[in-house]
Amino acid sequence: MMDQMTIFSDYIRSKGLKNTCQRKTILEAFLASKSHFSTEDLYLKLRKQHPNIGYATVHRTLKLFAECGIASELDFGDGQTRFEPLDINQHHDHLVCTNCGLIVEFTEPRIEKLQEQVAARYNFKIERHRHELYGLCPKCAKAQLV
Amino acid sequence: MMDQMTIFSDYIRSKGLKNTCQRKTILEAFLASKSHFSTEDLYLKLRKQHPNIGYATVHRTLKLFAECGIASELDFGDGQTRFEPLDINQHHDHLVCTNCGLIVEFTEPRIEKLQEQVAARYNFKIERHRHELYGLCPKCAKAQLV
DNA sequence: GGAGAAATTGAAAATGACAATCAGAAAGCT
DNA sequence: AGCTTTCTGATTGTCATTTTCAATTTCTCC
Ligand SMILES: [Mn+2]
Ligand SMILES: [Mn+2]
Ligand SMILES: [Zn+2]
Ligand SMILES: [Zn+2]
Repeated sequence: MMDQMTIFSDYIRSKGLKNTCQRKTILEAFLASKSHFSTEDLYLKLRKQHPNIGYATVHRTLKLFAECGIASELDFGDGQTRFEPLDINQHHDHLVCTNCGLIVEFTEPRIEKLQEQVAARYNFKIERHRHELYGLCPKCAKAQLV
Repeated sequence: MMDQMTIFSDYIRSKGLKNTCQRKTILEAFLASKSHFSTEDLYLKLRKQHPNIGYATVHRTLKLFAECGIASELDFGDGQTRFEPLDINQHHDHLVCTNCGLIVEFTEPRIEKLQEQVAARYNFKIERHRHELYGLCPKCAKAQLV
C-alpha cells in the first residue's frame, strides 16, 4: 500500500506539477494534523513556524490533496469546508454534536450495503455519499438535562 | 394531523410575530412549488405575480418555514441552499446526479434503524441526519458510455 | 374607527468563504 | 547557466447569504 507522500509525489509528477518547499511543508502539517480542520485552521497552525506561506497556497494545496485522493473534503453545514487525511481502505462517516462541535467517526458496513441496494433500485451509479448524524454528544446531552 | 398552514400560523402566534400578506403569498407559492428549489428560484417565480415582494423577505420567510418545521433545508454542496416542503411523516433522503442535477428521493427504513443503532453505540442523541448518494442517474450513466 | 407600540418590509450595503488574478520567484530540464 | 513552465502570495473579485434602516404594516387597546 502506497503511503500518502508517495501518492502525492506521483500525482505531482504525472501532472507535470512542481515539487515546491511550500507543498512539502503543507503536506507534513496536513499529515500531522488531527482531522476535520478548515483551511484557516491549517493556515494559522502553519503560520507559527512558516509565516511566509500564504493562505491561498494552503487552500490550493489542500485542493490538490483532495484531487489526488489523500484528503477528503467535508461539509458539516457550518459554512466552512473541512479536510481530513484519507486512508483509502478506511472510509467512515460522522456523528456531529450540534452543541459543542465534537465530531465522532463511525463505520457501519450494513449501511454501506443498503446504500448500494438503494442505488440499484433507481439505477444510479454512485460515486460517493455523504452521511452525517447530527445531535448531542453524551456530554452535551447530560448538560442539557440540568 | 395539522396541515402546514395551521402549523405556520400557530408558530406565528406563539412567537408574537405578525400575519403579513407577503408571508401568506410566500406560503402559498411554497406549498404549490415542486421540491428542491433555492431562495432565488422561489423569488423569481413569485416576482411574476408579485413584483413587490423582495428577495430578503422570501429568504427570511423560508427560514421561518424551516424553523417551524414545515420546510427542510437541503445542501447538495453546490453552494446553494435548497428547500422542500416537509411532511412530518414522510422523511426521505436523496440521490443526486452529479452530471445533470436530477434529484431522486428514497426511503430505506433499514438504514434509519441502523442509524439509531450507530447513535446508541456512541451515546449520541440524534436530532437529524443528512444522507445523500451522489453519482450518475440512469440517463447520464448511459450517455457517458458513448 | 383610530392611536400607539412592535414587528415587518425591501432596497441597499455588509459579510465571509472561496476562487481568480498577476507580477515576481522558484523549479527543473537541457 | 539559460530558458520555459509552474508556483507563490497579496490582493481583488465573486456570489450566496445576512444585516441594516427608514418607511410601512400589523395588531392591540381604547
Ligand atoms: Mn473523519
Ligand atoms: Mn426531497
Ligand atoms: Zn457536544
Ligand atoms: Zn443525470
